[in-house]
Amino acid sequence: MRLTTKGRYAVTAMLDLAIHSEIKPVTLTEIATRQTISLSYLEQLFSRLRRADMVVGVRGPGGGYKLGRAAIEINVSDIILAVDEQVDLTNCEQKGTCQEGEVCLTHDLWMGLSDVVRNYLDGITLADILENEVVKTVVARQSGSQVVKFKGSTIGMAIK
Amino acid sequence: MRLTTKGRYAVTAMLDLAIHSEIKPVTLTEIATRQTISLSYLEQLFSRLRRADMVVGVRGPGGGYKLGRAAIEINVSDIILAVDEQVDLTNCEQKGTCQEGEVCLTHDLWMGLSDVVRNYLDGITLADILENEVVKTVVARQSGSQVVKFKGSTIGMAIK
DNA sequence: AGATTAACCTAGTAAAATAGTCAACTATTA
DNA sequence: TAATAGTTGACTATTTTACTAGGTTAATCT
Repeated sequence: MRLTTKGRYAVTAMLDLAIHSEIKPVTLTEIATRQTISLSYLEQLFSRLRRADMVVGVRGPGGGYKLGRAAIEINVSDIILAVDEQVDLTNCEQKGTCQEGEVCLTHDLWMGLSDVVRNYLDGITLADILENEVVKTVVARQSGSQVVKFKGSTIGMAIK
Repeated sequence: MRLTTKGRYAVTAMLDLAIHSEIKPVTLTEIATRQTISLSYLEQLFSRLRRADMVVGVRGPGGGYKLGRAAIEINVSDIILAVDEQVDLTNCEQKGTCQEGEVCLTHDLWMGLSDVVRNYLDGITLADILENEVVKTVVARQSGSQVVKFKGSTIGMAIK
């Protein structure tokens, strides 16, 4: 399957955006710092996310990115597709030409698996993930460490 | 995820074995021809499958490989694990150390997906696949072309 | 016994994909 | 107009995959 760091980074970045972009746009630099992702790589990913209308770029000072639509309207499957990772486990792009132009022995097996994965990812929105208890803890941690990092050794208050 | 041609080849080869090894052991050369897989690559895969007791090697003339246990007792998940493809979509081998030693925002999401995939593959045995109608057609086709290839232009009778 | 067959094993390699980097450019706004 | 931040394309290092080449070992047949 095509599901690697690229897709994981994309989903993580979109989540970061969902969390922090309510007040003002979020810069890629912030996301890069908070999520430990290379800035240049994020640029590449967001170029695709923008073309897929998943995010909106705001230029100039105070700019950054915002979600293209509400968090509840964005599912994980969309994000992964946008950065060009196909959720397809077959070797023939579902065409049935896996063995010298004909269907191979395991074609249906991989088709079935692709469906299972797609259904799972289709059913989960950014909003769903944010409700998760573990995620809330992580958000708190990242907010805290952000304050420490940028402002020195003050005790950080978690940013909502 | 780690699911590429390697895992697909392994499952395909095991299926070929399930179909043809009832009467006598099947040589890798036969599988290579029928399934269009490189012989040397098959050797590598079978080295792992043998160590995992999925197959039994029989040396000498008339030798080849047989299934290590009944087709109904071998599931797809086992095969893929045997050739060293982990069914794990996280970036931390499920350890929760995805972001600088701590849990990342999307950890639970990928854990969940890994479970979904594993459950699907766990629930399917070689015997299940062989019952599939499409597979029966493919088997008939491959039996036919095998006869043509090895014996000239006779009309091949499908081997059960 | 010797030839043959086929598993078994080790090492290496070419191509592809992944995961980035770098540098130049454009639009916006203070 | 200077600073900010997005936008784009080309380029590179690393890793994995898929495959090749060459051999050794064990069983069988003549």
